[in-house]
Amino acid sequence: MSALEAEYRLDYFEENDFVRRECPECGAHFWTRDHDQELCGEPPCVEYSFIDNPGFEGEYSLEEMRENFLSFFEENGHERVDPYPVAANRWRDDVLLTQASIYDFQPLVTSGKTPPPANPLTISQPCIRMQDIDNVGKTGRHTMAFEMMAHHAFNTREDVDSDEYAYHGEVYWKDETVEYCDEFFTSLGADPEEITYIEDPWVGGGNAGPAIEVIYRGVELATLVFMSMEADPEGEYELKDGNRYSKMDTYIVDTGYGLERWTWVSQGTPTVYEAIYPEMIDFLTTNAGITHTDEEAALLHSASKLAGHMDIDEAEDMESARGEIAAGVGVDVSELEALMEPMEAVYAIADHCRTLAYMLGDGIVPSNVATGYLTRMVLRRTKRLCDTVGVDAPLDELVDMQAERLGYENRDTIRDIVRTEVEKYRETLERGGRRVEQLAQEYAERDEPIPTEELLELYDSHGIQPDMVEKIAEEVGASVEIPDDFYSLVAGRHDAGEAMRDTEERDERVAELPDTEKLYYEDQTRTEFEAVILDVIDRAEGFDVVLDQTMFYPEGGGQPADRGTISTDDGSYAVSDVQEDEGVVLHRVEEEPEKGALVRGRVDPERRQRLMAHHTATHIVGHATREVLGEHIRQAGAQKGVESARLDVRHYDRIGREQVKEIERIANHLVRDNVPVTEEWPHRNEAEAEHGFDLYQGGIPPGERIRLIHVAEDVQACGGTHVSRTGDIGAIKIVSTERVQDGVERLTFSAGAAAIEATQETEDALYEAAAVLDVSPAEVPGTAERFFEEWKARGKEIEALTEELAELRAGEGEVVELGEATAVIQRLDADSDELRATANALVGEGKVAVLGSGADGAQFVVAVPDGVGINAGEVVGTLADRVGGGGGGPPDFAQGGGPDAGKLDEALEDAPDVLKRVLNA
RNA sequence: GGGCUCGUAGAUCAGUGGUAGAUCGCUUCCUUCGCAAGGAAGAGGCCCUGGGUUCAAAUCCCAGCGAGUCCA
Repeated sequence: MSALEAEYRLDYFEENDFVRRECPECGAHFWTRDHDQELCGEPPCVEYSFIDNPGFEGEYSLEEMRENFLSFFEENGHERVDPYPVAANRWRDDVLLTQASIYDFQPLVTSGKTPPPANPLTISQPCIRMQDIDNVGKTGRHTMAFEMMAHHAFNTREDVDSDEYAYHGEVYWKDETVEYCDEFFTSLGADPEEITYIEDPWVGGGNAGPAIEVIYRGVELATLVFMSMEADPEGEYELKDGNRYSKMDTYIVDTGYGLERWTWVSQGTPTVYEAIYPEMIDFLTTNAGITHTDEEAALLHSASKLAGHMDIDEAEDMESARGEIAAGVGVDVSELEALMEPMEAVYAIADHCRTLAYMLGDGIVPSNVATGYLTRMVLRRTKRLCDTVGVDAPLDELVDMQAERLGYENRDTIRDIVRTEVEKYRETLERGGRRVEQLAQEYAERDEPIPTEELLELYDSHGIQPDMVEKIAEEVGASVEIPDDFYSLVAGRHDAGEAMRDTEERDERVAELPDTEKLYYEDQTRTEFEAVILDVIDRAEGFDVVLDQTMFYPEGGGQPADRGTISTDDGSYAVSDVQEDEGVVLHRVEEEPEKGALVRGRVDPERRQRLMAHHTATHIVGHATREVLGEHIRQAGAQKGVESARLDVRHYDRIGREQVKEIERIANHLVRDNVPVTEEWPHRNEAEAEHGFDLYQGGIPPGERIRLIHVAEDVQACGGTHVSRTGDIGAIKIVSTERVQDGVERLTFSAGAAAIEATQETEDALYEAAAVLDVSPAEVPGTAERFFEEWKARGKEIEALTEELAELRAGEGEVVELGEATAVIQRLDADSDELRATANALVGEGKVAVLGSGADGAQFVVAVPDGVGINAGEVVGTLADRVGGGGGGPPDFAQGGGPDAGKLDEALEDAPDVLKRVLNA
């Protein structure tokens, strides 16, 4: 029994003659106008009834249905809001991708800290659900990319203070929401008797509330969620997840109408894909040369229809249901599979291309982390699908077809990224293919199967799917066994070492203090101020001073804290660090000043100036980088300093030297233009409407008003301190670029005086090199190259001379006759190369060589010609032992030595005896 | 953010602490009217960089740089 039963007793249901029923199959409670209805109306209790039997008066395309929905709610008092990016990690750090329209407003709006862009509002939000990736194309109804059409209303209880939350009062609640739903259905010509409202309380992410599933002709077309509770151990409601919840001050209408499903129902096609991607499917089937006879087409149609009637929720269900379907349409399973599989691939390609268009269009750059990695996975999967089904159109063209349809303006960049990625993938496959081939050959020769361990490494370290290994291995004749739990074995390699997250508890004493007034926003060039000490907190190291107002900038937004002094009548205190704790600024000093004292604060002006210059320069470099590399450039992190600053940007390639120069040119041009740097505090909704999401390069601040910094055309939400005109920066010098991750480039640069210092450092290195070579700086590259070439030539010459010398020396040593063999024992103080060469020369003459050198410790080389029964390694071992070392090597050529050069001669004198002893031993 | 793998000739890669290797490509010659092919000879290596261990490091250890890949 639902704990929320009373929540569903709506006046609207009462007034419109609805009845509440319990489904005898699944036990769900539902509301309907049809007094004879018994079942809940949803699979598995009932089957789809809209296939080949469209549910509305007209057929709609995706675009038409979207417009229909948005304008319906617009006419009903809702403001239309532009969709948010699919990369939800741009405004929240708990998820990567946008999976529902409500994601757009979490957590700042739903918690009441920030007002919604409009209230009530309607939106059609593109979403991506990676969880469904295996089902796409197969089940007939799953897509990875979809649009969630929605209307939202944000309410607060009347009895809370009107200024406690960013919105106040009730806009509308349950009755109106259901009424809108009913009306939207009837506006499309649907029969209200066929609509079922199922009670299905919703729980998720610490929030909960009553919710209603809206079913029409067997398919769920909308979910109406009434978010109104939060997790609370003391709460009065216990919900289906076993936790207790209590009512919140805010309550939010969160609806979701699946655009694809509505479009599908309006057309009544066997699968959702045919309804939403008709042109793309035509293009792909033609391109891949897939043709069907009328008979085959009819077969496919009825097979898909049959599948549609079943409750197929997973690709696996599909596979097991195939037999049943084949029997249903009266053909062989294999015949059916041969027909369906290429079409499933085509459906998936269409869907994946749309997913990619969303991801890349919203500025995600493929990489090996986060959303970038997901994008890369989808892209590679799509490419594989294209290859297996025989689509030979370039992938960038396919993605572009979707990007065009979705109205993206950065289509050239999207294509460029796709091309780069496809090329990278091709290289990976080529590299991997060679590797597998080699490995497979090795195991084929030994007649062993390729072990699982190798498969794991191939996948984990080299990105080669096991089935690809199988294919290649087959060609070479090696066997492979892929364990069923392969992917969990992979997971096992990634030891889940949960990192400890230290949660800092807020100091209660600080919490009671009023927010510090921030003077640094009033005049960023002033460095002196007066204030009163409100409190002094004893810390493990020093004291934190809280003032009523301050000029000191606390560390934040990648800008380090100011330093300086605060002075009272009793003395002066050096401020070594400044931090902010929810509005209260803490000044770290070593000695304890008196609470309540009047102080004069003085910020280190030189440091502040340099930090401001670097901060403004960071905006300028970001702007210049975007101009040079493209609109997709987005900040991935930044850190400002006194000597230099760094800016990490997302980009799909390395930044070349020419591009660095161009960025530097544009940045410095902006500096020379000496444009004013201005700030404003607009309402966030106006700011977003005017500048879009790119405002938030360094994260999203809460609150109704946000601070914007303008530098020429560049606008960013930013809390840092800035110079007043770009000319104050003086100059910007990019010192280095590095690839900090795949898809993230780090630009390190210096501004102002630091720029000159950085340039001087580089020049010093050049001048020093020039002085060493005794040439002018301009001649350094040429000279260095010449020296390097000459050095290499000389090395070769030495090698040749060493060999010549060795031949000449070869006769100089003491000759010892050992029966049929002759040995030469010789001391020559030279390096090991020379010893080796001499030994080789002696062996060339058919003699055993025993050579010793005292040039660097004691070294031996012993070489034995073919057919002489002496183990060189053994000889060296014995000799080296005498000089306190060791040695060894193959029987015909051994080396060794030791530190005690004084015993070298002694050892060599014993050599004849050693030789005789080991001869034929 | 974490794990794993790899850096050796122009390219692709072998290499087990003990003399730096193969295949393709390149140069020259032979064969040919010429080309392809074939035959012969040859050139081409700071073995990524810097430390450490060792008598001895391409090889083992550490750090850095560069590249690839899997996971969250």
